[in-house]
Amino acid sequence: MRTGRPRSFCKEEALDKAMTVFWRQGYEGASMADLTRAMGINPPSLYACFGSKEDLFKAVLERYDQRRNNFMESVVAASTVAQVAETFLMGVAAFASDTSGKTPPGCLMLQGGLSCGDTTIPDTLARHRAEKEAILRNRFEQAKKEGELARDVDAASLARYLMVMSNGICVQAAAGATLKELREVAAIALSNWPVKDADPMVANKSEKASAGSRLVAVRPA
Amino acid sequence: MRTGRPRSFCKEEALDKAMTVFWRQGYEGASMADLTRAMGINPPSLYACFGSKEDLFKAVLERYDQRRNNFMESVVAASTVAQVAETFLMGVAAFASDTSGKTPPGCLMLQGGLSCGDTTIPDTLARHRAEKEAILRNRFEQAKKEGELARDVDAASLARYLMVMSNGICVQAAAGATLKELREVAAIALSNWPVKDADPMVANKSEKASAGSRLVAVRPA
DNA sequence: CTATATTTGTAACGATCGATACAAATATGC
DNA sequence: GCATATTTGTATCGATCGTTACAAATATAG
Repeated sequence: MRTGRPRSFCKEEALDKAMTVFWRQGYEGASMADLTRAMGINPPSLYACFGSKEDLFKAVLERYDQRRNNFMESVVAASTVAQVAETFLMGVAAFASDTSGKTPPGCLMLQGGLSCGDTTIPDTLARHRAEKEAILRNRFEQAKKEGELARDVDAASLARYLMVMSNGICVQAAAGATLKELREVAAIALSNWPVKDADPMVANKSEKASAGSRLVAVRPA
Repeated sequence: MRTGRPRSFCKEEALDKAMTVFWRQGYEGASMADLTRAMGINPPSLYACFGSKEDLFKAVLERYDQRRNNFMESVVAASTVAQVAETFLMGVAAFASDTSGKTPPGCLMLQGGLSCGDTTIPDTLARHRAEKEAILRNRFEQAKKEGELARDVDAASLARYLMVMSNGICVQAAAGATLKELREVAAIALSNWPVKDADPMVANKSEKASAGSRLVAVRPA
């Protein structure tokens, strides 16, 4: 067994405590004093366990990213692109506006640090966000291969559109928007979402105007 | 005339220099050393002229907000709601991805500080963003009164949808998205534009609308 | 038991933070 | 000219920043 005095705190719980601090105050706004107080440990314990403030943030981000990737997996598992979009946006709306108190509203990948004195944190976060966008893009490209989406559909733009909505929703959530408000916004984005595999959607779908808002996709042929 | 040694720098130019620093590095990421260096003045001159770091940021934000409000005026001056949406989103895309070098990409109202150790800056920025949303909402409510929009259309949701898109676009721009990419996203959002009842403008905005027909009064009759 | 290994809490490190004291410099008012 | 008013540059303030030295505390290995 491992020798020496045993650690008196749970590493995962400490990371979760640190996560809420970074989430609420951003990377630069979260001081080591804030973090150690929230984590219930002293500075030497923190440094011995996590290395540095930036390393701690990276560890927190990794933990956060894992959960977000779990979510993305469930999103792309949907059987149609419309369901992918709905699962994604409605999930983000629910997640970002969660007021259970366990996590702050919004998204760590934005509130962690959109801009900093040093750009490494914003860049890192942007890379993580781009990763999520790539997951959506791959899903849409696959849908094109399978014929669900027309060949002239731009999978990259579609994925970027969803990420723009997601980031925008998270910004609103961080500013106090309610779940109801965010779901309304998501519903607008999802209304008339292109689903017909034979239709070039982005180009000319405005006048088709299917009656009412069509939130659930039609299954592909 | 005013007595005493005259100021050796231009207040407006100094504010613009400070703006780019806050914009790029955020409120907390911008140190007074960064600011004074960029502004080309010494700390006592800065404090004598602007009061404090927070006061300086407020002054910068006021200057920024003025320009954004000018933009919003041109947006709501469009003669149809669809044109309002297009002018807004395309304008934001162009503005946020501007790489002329005069300003950083993105939007100061986001990069200034989405999260901070102290919440006053995020709250202030959120209030300013909400103000832009209110301008859009008022424009849409007026369109309902004038009959352009059906009575069951939710003006608030529509305005929120555009702000979500705007904020999302700015996040993407801050991460390096190009104008082309952002215009594609904006185009998707505009193609999803949910005009419920007879509206001729969404389907064919290439037609430039009815040229110079309707005088637009921002104020309700 | 002793020796070794690791964590703990206390206390403080140098660097940087936002903000100022002070006197020289430069204008106006008389 | 002199008195007054304001800005300037230098030099620095106390507070806080992220980080660490150090020794007491607590585990295992023998």
